[in-house]
Amino acid sequence: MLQLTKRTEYGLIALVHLADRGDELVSAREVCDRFPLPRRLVAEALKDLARADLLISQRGATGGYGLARSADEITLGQVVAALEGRPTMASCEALGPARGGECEVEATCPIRSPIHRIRERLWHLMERTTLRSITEFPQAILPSESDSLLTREP
Amino acid sequence: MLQLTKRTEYGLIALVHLADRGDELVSAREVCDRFPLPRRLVAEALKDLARADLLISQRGATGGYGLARSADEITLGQVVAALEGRPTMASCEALGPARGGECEVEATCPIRSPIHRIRERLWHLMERTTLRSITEFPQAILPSESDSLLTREP
DNA sequence: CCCAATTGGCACTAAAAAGGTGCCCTATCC
DNA sequence: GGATAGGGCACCTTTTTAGTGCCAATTGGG
Repeated sequence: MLQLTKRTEYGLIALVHLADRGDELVSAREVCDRFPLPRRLVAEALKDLARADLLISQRGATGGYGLARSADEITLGQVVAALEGRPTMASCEALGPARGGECEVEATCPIRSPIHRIRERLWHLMERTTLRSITEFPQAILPSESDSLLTREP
Repeated sequence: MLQLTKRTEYGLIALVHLADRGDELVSAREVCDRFPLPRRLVAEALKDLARADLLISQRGATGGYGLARSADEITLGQVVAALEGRPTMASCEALGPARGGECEVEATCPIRSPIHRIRERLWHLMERTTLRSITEFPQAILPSESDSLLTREP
């Protein structure tokens, strides 16, 4: 199914909140006070983001999380990759280079390249979308023409 | 997870094969003779495609399936919509307009619009990709510049 | 007319992924 | 030392996906 996992959604919401709070350390608890999300899973997502070096974490009584770099330098693609892996689209892509990336249909698979291509473009779309662009237009319903408002052109 | 279902993959492979066979009626059996796929699921996918009016079906001894219109007029988006529904990306999008499309995070959800936007562009990408473009370049590894080779610009 | 091959529909099982929770440990500030 | 934070592990539940079986309806050919 072409849908992000809850884990990714929770991570994104938390990231937006962290970005709003600037340099303060924000705990998982605070995120869940602000949004009605299951605390345990938010913590899980934040932990993964920290492990992927998108966040810094501080343990202890006044600990929490903070952005590891500016919101301009954190992309949707990085977040998705950290929380659920890069999109695969076709099942043969998920096999990885271990088996040489061959699908069951082998060398005769007629849809592989075109699907790869769509995936590639989706991926670029995510890599161009920064956390800042998400925080700046959180609720706006934008006309579909103004692409540049939400994405950074290469 | 951002991945197409097997059902969609099987349907696409079958469609490509049908397109190659021109106006002949092709049975699910023939598709599975050509590609090592589970016959039952291929039949399931073909049935759904017929129900969505992408294919015409003929019962009986010499029956089978054929494209309901030219390969130029069948898009990846139509196929995906028929076999697994349109992409939703965020979970609140899957709720549909029944609940007013509101997510659990309600009106304060900070990621809804940006995610909607990515979904919209992925969808347009799929709608612009025709079955013909898939059959014409089944295996080619194309440079990322030549978008127009695989997609039909609006 | 009967048989073989086909689509169509329903129900069911099995496997995989996602969602969610509990427990305990370690670290840190007060 | 106590309270509060993240880190790691195991576990359970639910949902989705994948796959199979069975039988009815249809149609062409011997």
